[in-house]
Amino acid sequence: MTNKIDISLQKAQSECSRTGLRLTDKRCKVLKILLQAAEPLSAYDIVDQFKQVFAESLSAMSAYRMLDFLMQANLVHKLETSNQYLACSHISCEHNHELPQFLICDQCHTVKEIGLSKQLLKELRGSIESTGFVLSSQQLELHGVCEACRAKQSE
Amino acid sequence: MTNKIDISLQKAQSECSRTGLRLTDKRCKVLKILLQAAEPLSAYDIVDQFKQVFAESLSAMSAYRMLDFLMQANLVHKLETSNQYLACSHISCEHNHELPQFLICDQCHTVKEIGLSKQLLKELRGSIESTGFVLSSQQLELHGVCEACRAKQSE
DNA sequence: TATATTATGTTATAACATAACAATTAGCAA
DNA sequence: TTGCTAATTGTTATGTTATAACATAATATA
Repeated sequence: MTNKIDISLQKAQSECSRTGLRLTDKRCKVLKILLQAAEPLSAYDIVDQFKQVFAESLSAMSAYRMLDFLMQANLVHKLETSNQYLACSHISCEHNHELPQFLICDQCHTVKEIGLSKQLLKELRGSIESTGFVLSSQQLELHGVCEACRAKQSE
Repeated sequence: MTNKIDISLQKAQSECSRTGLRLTDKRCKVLKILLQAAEPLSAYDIVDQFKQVFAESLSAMSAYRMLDFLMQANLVHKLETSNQYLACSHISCEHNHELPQFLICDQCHTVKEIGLSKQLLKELRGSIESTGFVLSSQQLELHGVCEACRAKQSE
């Protein structure tokens, strides 16, 4: 039984070899930890889990380097507003990897990676670029409360 | 000659007394440093400038507490993507203080505090809330290159 | 196989932020 | 005014996030 994580890992591996990137054993393990995580993890969280899960050491320095690699390969995103990392939720699908928008629940800390409509993003971009400013990234991080947590509250 | 900074400080002072907040001497000095700064400053930048400008000590701990106060009073914003602080650009005007959107130039590090159109924000909010997620903040931080830096590049 | 490049290990330290408790100051009621 | 309370600031220690600098190991390829 091949689950979603394994499929993502395979896809990541094949995509990397296609583009000449080296998804080494340790990099792959870091990705696996992020794929298995229910929430975004800090770099030091990853170090801890790495040791636990694989009984193998990983220095913080190495973790940061591996995260940098995985981000360049578009396999991992960084949440700049919380200094945490998460696997791209579109590794296993055929989607084009556009810049992500994240909805971050400030109560349960889960994150939903969404794709806002092209139209809306275009308007946003247009509105901003009318000021003379050229966007380099359209990654958005929006904080709030997710549906599940709201449901819990109103019980 | 009363300049914009003094006007802002007076306005901040009167707004605080009106709402029962205490804009103490040190808090006021921290605000002044941010008003005078051309760029957003880190907490430790503020500590350094405080010592230089006022020949008075300020611990990092105190700086963080004063920044917290100033943020609660809506006089200062924090850029979560760069861990820096800046004075609200609407202190001296009569505007309602709505949640800000920032355009951050990754080259010269200047920041422009803009107000996107109500309509666009409404669409954005609507599009997000259709997923069941309720936004708690609509502060946006958008990275790119400002007009001045682009002009310099194309010379 | 030699060698150049890339990846990882290791140590130290910079940069950002908060906890915990003490001392001081301001606000206010008796 | 005095004494009480709450808010502010001081102080020290420590936690958290991130990078610099240089050494060693693994890999690619000429």
